[in-house]
Amino acid sequence: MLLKDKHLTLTRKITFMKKPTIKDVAKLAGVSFKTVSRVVNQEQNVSEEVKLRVQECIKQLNYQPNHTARVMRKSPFSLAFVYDNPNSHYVIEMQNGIISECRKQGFELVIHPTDSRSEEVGKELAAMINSSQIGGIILTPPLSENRELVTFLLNRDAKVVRILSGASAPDNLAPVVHVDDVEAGHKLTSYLLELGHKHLAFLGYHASHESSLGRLQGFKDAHEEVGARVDKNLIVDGEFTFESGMAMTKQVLSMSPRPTAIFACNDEIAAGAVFMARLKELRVPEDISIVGFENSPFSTQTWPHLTTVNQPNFEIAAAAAAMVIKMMQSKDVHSVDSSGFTLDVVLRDSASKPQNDK
Amino acid sequence: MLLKDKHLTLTRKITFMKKPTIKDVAKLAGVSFKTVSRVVNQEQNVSEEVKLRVQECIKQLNYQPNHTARVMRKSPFSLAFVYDNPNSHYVIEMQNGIISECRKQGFELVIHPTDSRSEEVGKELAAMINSSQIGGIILTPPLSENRELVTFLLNRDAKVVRILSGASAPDNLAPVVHVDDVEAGHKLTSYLLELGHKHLAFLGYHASHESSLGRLQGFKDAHEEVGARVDKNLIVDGEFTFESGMAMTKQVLSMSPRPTAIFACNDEIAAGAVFMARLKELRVPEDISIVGFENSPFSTQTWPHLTTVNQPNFEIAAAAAAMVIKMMQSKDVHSVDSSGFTLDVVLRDSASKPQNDK
DNA sequence: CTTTTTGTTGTCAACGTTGTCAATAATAAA
DNA sequence: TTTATTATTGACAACGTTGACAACAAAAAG
Repeated sequence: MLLKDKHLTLTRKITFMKKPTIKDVAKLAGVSFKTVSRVVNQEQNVSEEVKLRVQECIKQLNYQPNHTARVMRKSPFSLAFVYDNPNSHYVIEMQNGIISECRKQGFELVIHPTDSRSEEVGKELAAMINSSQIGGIILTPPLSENRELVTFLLNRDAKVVRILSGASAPDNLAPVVHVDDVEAGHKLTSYLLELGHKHLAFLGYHASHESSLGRLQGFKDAHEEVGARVDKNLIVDGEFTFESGMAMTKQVLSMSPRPTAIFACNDEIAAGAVFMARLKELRVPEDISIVGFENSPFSTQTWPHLTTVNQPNFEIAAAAAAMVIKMMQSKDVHSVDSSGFTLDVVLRDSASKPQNDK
Repeated sequence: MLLKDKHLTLTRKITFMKKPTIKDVAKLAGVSFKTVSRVVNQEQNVSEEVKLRVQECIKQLNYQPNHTARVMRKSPFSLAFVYDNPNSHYVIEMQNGIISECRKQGFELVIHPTDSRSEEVGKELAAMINSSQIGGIILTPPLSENRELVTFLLNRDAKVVRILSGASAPDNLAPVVHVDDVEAGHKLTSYLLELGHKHLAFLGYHASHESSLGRLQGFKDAHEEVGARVDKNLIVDGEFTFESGMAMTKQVLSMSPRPTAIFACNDEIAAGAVFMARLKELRVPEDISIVGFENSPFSTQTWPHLTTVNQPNFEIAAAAAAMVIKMMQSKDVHSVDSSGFTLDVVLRDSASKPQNDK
């Protein structure tokens, strides 16, 4: 019994063993701990021989630099993702994109959901930067559109990357990852026009929502390009929700001439539109074509699957993360350029040629 | 011009001013920095007078303890949320619940999406604990069901809280937040039976999915309670997706007698069921009642809105977070009890009395 | 052969905090 | 009043790491 206990204690000791530090590695390799630090940080001026030996010891001890100590001594190794977005799927994809980049580069992500309408958002973020030693921040709309906030953060010495979409020209406050909603709206509309649709409805216009403005701009541009007329009555104001999609669709279906195609500003609206069309005994796409935007799960959680525009959120976020990290690493802040993403149409089954085509 | 430049530099200096440290506060208050530390940590034995003065200075300088330094010196102040769940909405709600608790208590959250099927998941988590100085971990299904993994983590000296649902009896490995799927499935089924339905279909059984097992158990229990018979053919195996929901519904609708009510194992299946019912020219709920589970956004993104079971993910997550934090703070690990959540039915419009009731 | 340059390695302080323990002041007990 | 006790405060080391700089060895230049 006593023996067994002893054995247990021993095993415990082994499994509970302290995490190895840089000094443990140094002792094992027979060098000063500073040399190990050099190897770990891939600094110059370490002889090949020593480097190999140290790397061997690192592997052997399964040593991992202590993030915390590193951050304290050196520059921050964490970045924050700040968002205020009701769309879970969007947020998760962004998070995953950022995390994938962070893992590659040994950085850490702090997520910070917030309320963009709050007066306190600036203070709140400042506090977060402060206490969590955040070096960089990724902002999504609508926070990224808030110039005042961006300036405030820049003044706190944080690197900021803004993810922006929509029509408004980007300023030079901070690097931007721009999502070209205008062009995407243009492409998608052109597709519908080329199918032969003459009366397109645009659902989900929202004056304060940059993305919707961009998409609408593209919608108009595409019409203009082929000399088609945009019917102002078919541009409907509404929320980005299923319910609103149903309501807006009900409204446009009662108009005459009835539109043969619906450009929904996002997939959720489109899903609502599909549902309402069905309630009105219209077949999709035979009687009415409906397209969405975002390529969110909604687009395949309705029937038929939605033709939509793919928004590569993962990649966008990863790009933003790569930018912040680059900014954090180089002293020269303004060496980082903004980047842009163009979006592609995903053809599925909710749009086709109008049936009673003349 | 020169003067203006000078002024600019000055303003900059002010805005860029270094974050105040505990020593700055100490100097201002005329005490040693250790005393400030005591005030910050609400330790005993600080005279009321000094305490007030220090607090005043803290406010004045807008001092915030440096999380990083704290973690390094003391115990960890971060916890990790580890998940492998395709359901964005679920993950976001959980995250928000945990964050709300973390903010209250000054802790930090590290999110860690992972692949539960990977062989490396243990190693991966160990590395994370190590480098990020994680003190506690919250696991969700299916990771939380993996006893081996839990043991492994416990051996790494991490506090673990598991969120579990389903029918299987919890073990005593680590504290658990248990979600009572069985009882909820029972309640929801009883509701349908009380409405007068005789033929209920159960969609989304999945042998390896604890939640579905629990819900099915409740489904059976409720039948047994009132002496009703469960038709085995109406228990359909399938994924938790819209598409699978459509397919399973198609299958049960072709059976005879046709079920008058469908118990879908989650809202997504239910949404697919509603859609299929509609395709088959059945009205919901007049011709067929359909209920979901989870109260996810899907439940209101279909028409009619789904009667479902509310799963308070935010609260569940917050409870789990509170537990881990408590465990991290007290040395006495096993003072923390497990806790359980019961779920409530949300009555909406997708279920009613069967119409051709005898 | 000496001097300079270059490359490699080590020593030490510092980051901002908390734990330990000693020093002092205030209070209670003798 | 003196002593013992307690409450308050401070000095200092430590956590694991990196930056600055010094020390040394080797190679190049004179």
